[in-house]
Amino acid sequence: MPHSRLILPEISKSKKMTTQEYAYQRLRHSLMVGSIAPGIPLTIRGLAASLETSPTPVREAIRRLSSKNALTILENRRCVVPVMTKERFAELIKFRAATEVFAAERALPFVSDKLIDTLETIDFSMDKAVIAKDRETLIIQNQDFHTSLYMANPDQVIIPTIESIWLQLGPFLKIALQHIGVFYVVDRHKEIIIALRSRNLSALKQAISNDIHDAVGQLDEEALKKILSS
Amino acid sequence: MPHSRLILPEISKSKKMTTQEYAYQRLRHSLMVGSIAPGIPLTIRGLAASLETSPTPVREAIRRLSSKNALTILENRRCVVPVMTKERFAELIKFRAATEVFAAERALPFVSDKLIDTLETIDFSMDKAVIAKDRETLIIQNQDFHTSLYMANPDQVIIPTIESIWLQLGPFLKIALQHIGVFYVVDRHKEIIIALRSRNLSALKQAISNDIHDAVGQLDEEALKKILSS
DNA sequence: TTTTTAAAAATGTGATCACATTATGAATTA
DNA sequence: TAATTCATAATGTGATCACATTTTTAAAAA
Repeated sequence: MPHSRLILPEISKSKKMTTQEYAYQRLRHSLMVGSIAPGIPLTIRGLAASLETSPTPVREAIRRLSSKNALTILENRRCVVPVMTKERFAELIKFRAATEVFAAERALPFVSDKLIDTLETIDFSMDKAVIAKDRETLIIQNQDFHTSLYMANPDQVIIPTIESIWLQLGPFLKIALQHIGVFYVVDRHKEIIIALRSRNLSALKQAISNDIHDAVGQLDEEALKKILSS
Repeated sequence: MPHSRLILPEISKSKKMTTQEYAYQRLRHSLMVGSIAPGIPLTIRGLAASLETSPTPVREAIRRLSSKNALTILENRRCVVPVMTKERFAELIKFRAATEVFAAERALPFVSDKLIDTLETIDFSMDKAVIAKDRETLIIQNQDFHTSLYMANPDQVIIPTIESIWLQLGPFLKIALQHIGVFYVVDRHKEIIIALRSRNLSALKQAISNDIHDAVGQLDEEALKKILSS
């Protein structure tokens, strides 16, 4: 199994950030934007070399990510990004929709006009990323948009679950975006914002569900095949 | 902050189990059955002493459990079982019900008569634990019951989420069970089994939702206070 | 040539240590 | 007496190493 040093997208590192936290965040980001191929064994020392650190922080980061189902520790103790099946993909999308619709419902009573303005700002930024065909930024901003909405509820307990789902879908989002183009994202967010302005729960739920299912509905057989063979 | 060595319930350890896995499973079990008080700082070296191991496996176990929201790493880097608020408790229960109802729905098409027999066997064992007032066994068997049902779906993606919710509620289940007695558990499981035998989805969802909400509905103000102050 | 075996290399795990950070206790100051 | 400062102790973090386990490679056997 020959493999060269893995290239992981860089993230910013603050003064106070421990090495462990940096390793975790950088790996997390890499998974979110699909930079690590599923099924290829990752080694602790290899990742440590990529991150220019000793193995200890990498080990702890791997444990954190495995508990979020973003990485899988195989029976032979090797660490991989989990491979995907068609059925599992379908279950994840269904679960994602149910979870995010639930999160939005729990958040709606706490949504302020100011927050809606913020969401609109994020959405405008996303329009720019679309034009610039900056897929990585778009993925992260999309998450900002949704997270900002759901976290309106101060006792929101669902964010870790949603994050876990995103992490599991991340390796496959890249391919999905390549096939669809990226215009669907903008339309649904604007519908979400309209529903929020009028505090219309049922329209909100519909828009979010459509936002999520649009991504899948437009995938042809070829794209799904590519996702499953990646 | 004086503290003595924490007593953690024992679990069995197989030959192949790594020390890290043992530490993780034992801590996980301790959290599930409410053996660790919320808010009290846990130290790596303290837990390592309790588990009779070096700190490394404990550190990795803590990382895993923090990603499952069972433990919280505070700003000062101390590790605690998260304290509970009334609102957060309510959100967790709502989320738990939504999640488990969804899981049951995703599993129902895969449920066999043989599985229902298995669930019935687990339920009989739970009857025995009720009579023996063995709360710890009851908690674990209750989980077996639900997990067995949901995992009928071979592509079930929800189990880690449900596990995370159980881990978050675990420290407070002990108190809840002390206040309610334990008889409600048996009744709803029998309703679940009846719904399964007739493959009645709406009855199944109702029984599961009731199973979960019964636990809370019967808690008086005194019990909730105790949960929040524990 | 293919299969099996053994050795070497790679990789994960647990232990230990030094250092960085945080908490605690004692002494000093207001 | 309460607040502040400083020293000490406790605790988390990262590095390193030896050992256990798994994989790969080379040699031997069929």
